[in-house]
Amino acid sequence: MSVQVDHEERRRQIAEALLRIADTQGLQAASMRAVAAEAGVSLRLVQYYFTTKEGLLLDALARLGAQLQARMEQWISAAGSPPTPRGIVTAVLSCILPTDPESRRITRTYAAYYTLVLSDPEVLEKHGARLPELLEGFLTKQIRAAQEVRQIDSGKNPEMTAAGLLAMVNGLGSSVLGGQRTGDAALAILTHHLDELFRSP
Amino acid sequence: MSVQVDHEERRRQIAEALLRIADTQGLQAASMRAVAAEAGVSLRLVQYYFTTKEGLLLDALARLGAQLQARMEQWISAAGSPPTPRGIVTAVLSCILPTDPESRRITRTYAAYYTLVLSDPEVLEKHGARLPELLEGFLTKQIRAAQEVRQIDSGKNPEMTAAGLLAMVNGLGSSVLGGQRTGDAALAILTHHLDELFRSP
DNA sequence: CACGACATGATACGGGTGTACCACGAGAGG
DNA sequence: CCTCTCGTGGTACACCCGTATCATGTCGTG
Repeated sequence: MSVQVDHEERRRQIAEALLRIADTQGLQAASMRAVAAEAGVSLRLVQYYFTTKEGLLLDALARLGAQLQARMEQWISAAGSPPTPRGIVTAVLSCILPTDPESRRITRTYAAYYTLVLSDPEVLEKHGARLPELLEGFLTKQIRAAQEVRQIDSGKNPEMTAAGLLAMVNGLGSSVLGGQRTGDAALAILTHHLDELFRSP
Repeated sequence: MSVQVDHEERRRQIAEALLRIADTQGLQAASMRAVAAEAGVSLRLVQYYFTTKEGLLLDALARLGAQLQARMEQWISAAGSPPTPRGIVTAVLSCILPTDPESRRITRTYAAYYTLVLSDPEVLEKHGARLPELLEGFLTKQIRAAQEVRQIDSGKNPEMTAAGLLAMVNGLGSSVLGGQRTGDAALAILTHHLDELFRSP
């Protein structure tokens, strides 16, 4: 070993600088130089730890996904024990909604990446973890479980209900980010729909 | 009058070139030069008709909004006469979903603008017409009307139902654009939820 | 003590960006 | 007939981008 500064720590520092810029100014403002300045290192270092910009972008995206996943697990465990299907579904969905600073940050940063994916879909393939699919499957299972204990009308299609709910939360998040309504208003709308859903027929 | 070429026609030609690029390659690829090339005119002309890039962006956005509005009116009138609330709601919502080439184009281009708004919210103020608010109000009225003729459970809150529906369509559109599911699958999900909504209790 | 791998700094390069400037044809108004 | 304004072309400017190159410092290991 030589000087051996902690590589992982440096990479984290730089990637989080990228995420901070993506959050506050959008991804198009996240140039290598800007990231270097934000992280308080030289341009050369950014190049050194992430040879190419695409590498940096992908690494930061993976970290963002991990942050969101951690947040969701935290919210689920905070939903009380023993966990009820309704509690879990509510926790997962409302934790995605940009209501507090952290979820605002995560949502906004994800939105910044979304455009990137639209203009360059191959980014998506290089980024292994397909979080939305997993989430949708997870929600589907919870809804099915709720149906079995008669908390949700069993006439509803679980897959479609889960997909619709997730899409709705997504859309609500977009409207909050776009300044069309507040996070609390979005949460109220979500809650209203969950109330309708979890209603013994 | 002098040579007097048709200004409006030229502006339209250029703005639509911008929209075409925003659709196929994203807004960040829509440089003045690229727009000029796409429109088949010189860079100088783009500058001449739209002094600044922001002007071009805003003008094109207004045209895009008009296109969407025209499409919606067309779909509504195609929903049959006399129009039923359910027909109108279905028409409005499904016409936004990216199922055919035109709606794919419109949705994708709107998505391209969305990021722009996120990173620079003042664009939104300069762009007068706030289409989503209008749409939401319109949907709310339709839902209320459906409640009065007992086609929708009157226990539901019309504003929140409309907002949720719109957000869901928005989110479904995003997932289609992101390649997560097909337009038809999204339409099926929407239809399933409309079936649940329009069900005499 | 010396060598070599690792870590970092400074700077250069080619290209793309929005905007500004200058020149020139053509038709209208005096 | 002259002149002036409108429409248009070409090109230059200053800046920012991602990446590459060269140089240097710093330490563990032989």
